[in-house]
Amino acid sequence: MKEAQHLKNTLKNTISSLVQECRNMRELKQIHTHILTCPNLSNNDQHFLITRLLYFCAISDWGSLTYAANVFRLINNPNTSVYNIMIRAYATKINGVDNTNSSCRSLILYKQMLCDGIAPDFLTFPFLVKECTMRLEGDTGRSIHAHAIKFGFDNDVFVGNSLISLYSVCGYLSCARKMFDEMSNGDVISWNSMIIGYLRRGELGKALELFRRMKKRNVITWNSIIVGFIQGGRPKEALEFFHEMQMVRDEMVRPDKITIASVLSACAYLGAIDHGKWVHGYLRRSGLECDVVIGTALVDMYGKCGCVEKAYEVFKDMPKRDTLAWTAMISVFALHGFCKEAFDLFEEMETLGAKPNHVTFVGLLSACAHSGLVEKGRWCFDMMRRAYSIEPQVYHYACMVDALARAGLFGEAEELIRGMPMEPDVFVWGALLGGCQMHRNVELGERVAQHLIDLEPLNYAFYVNFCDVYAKANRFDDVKRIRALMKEKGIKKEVPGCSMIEVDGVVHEFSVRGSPDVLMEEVVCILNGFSNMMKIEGFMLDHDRRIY
DNA sequence: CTAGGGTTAG
Repeated sequence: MKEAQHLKNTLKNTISSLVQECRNMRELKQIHTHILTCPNLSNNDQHFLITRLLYFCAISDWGSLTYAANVFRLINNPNTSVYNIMIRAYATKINGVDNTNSSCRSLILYKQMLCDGIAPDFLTFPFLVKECTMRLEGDTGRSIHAHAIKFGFDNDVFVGNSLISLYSVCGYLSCARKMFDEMSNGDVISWNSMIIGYLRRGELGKALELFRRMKKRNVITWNSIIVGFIQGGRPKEALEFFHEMQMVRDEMVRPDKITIASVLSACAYLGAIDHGKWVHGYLRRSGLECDVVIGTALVDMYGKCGCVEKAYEVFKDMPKRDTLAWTAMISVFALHGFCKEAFDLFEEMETLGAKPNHVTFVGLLSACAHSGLVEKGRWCFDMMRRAYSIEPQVYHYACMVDALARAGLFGEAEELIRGMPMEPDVFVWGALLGGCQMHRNVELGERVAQHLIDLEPLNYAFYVNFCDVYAKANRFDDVKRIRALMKEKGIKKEVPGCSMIEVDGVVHEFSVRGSPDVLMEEVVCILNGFSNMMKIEGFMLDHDRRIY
């Protein structure tokens, strides 16, 4: 008798391991059949094995949510765990049975669960909350929160953390903060989620305040702060945090691939080539794998820092290149006016079978615009649709208008804008206005500038452009009129424009108002020297001595 | 079971 029980247990355990080691659906279906037809399994064992099979089928990458749904349907009395598996599967797999937005399957299942009289447990709520988070359903999330309170799981740290994340993703920051403050058992994840919530909304100060108050930070805390500052337009501080991060002696805060990729993008924004090179060296020393993401970030960093050759060197050494990598290199060529190189690379990309995307064509079109190759631009604009079925987006039109307007082809540019299937944005009009200024087309420039101001009445730059149009036509009464209008509307520059450059590893900021650590007289002197050299070389200079 | 990443036009 005991012997038989032992054998049955062995059978159950063997099948269980088979399910666990299964790596494809064909095998899993065979095992499923076996479980259903095996005469030596008790009902309990069968139920256990089906649950296990359901788990792998629903959760793992090789599984099938469709099949899992069928398995689930045939389970007689699903218990909490069975429901949890399905709710989790629906909440984590966006492209499940139905990738239409027809319904929130996991929420429907939850309702069904309650109707069946099955109580949810501490695992049910994080899944449900995640579903709401992904769908940006803040209000549904609130009802789930209410249910969590009703069933007594609102004090669970996992439930609390998912709720903080839900509220901060959906923009309910005060709800997130309330949850955060009320949690007695908050952990590093609670703090990170709250910080990320503030960063997402651009409240860097509040994020920083929490960051400073944290006792224990991990690599995600640091990465979030670094990325938050980059995206908040403060890449210099991002680099400072990276520096501070390296002072921390803790296994939990060793920079990882995400840190490296983010810091490289900060260097790219700043033109901080020395920092960038140092990070490149750090990457090699660290033993971190230089994957396609980091490779792309390196290409972009070197490119934006002006080292086209170095960017190309990194690019050529990449063992694998995806669309993004090709696009980054093409854009680097475009940025520096290497139109031929950009198109040669595009050809190579095609031959090697990588698929260009809409951004690739932004690169190619801007290469044409920057090089004054209108005809090539027209051809490219046409090709992207015909040969690649990529419908031109508003930013493709902006590139094309840029190319046409620089060439002074205003009629064609306006015609293109009129024919746009979408509403032209400020970049499209801005490109047209740029051309008007270049070619002193006051009549059109006036109209376009007025239109831009109508679109964004508070944008300081458009008023300045408007003044420029008149100034170049010596219509100073009109300049005065616009200036008065600005004063009347209270249009002021929010933050003085500034640019940054790294010299010998130090990032200097400077603006027209000057800079504490840059000698402006020297800068102006050198710039004038360049202007003169370019004049001699035959570059065009306009009346304001601006070079274009 | 809960938290984080790279490319583009102006």
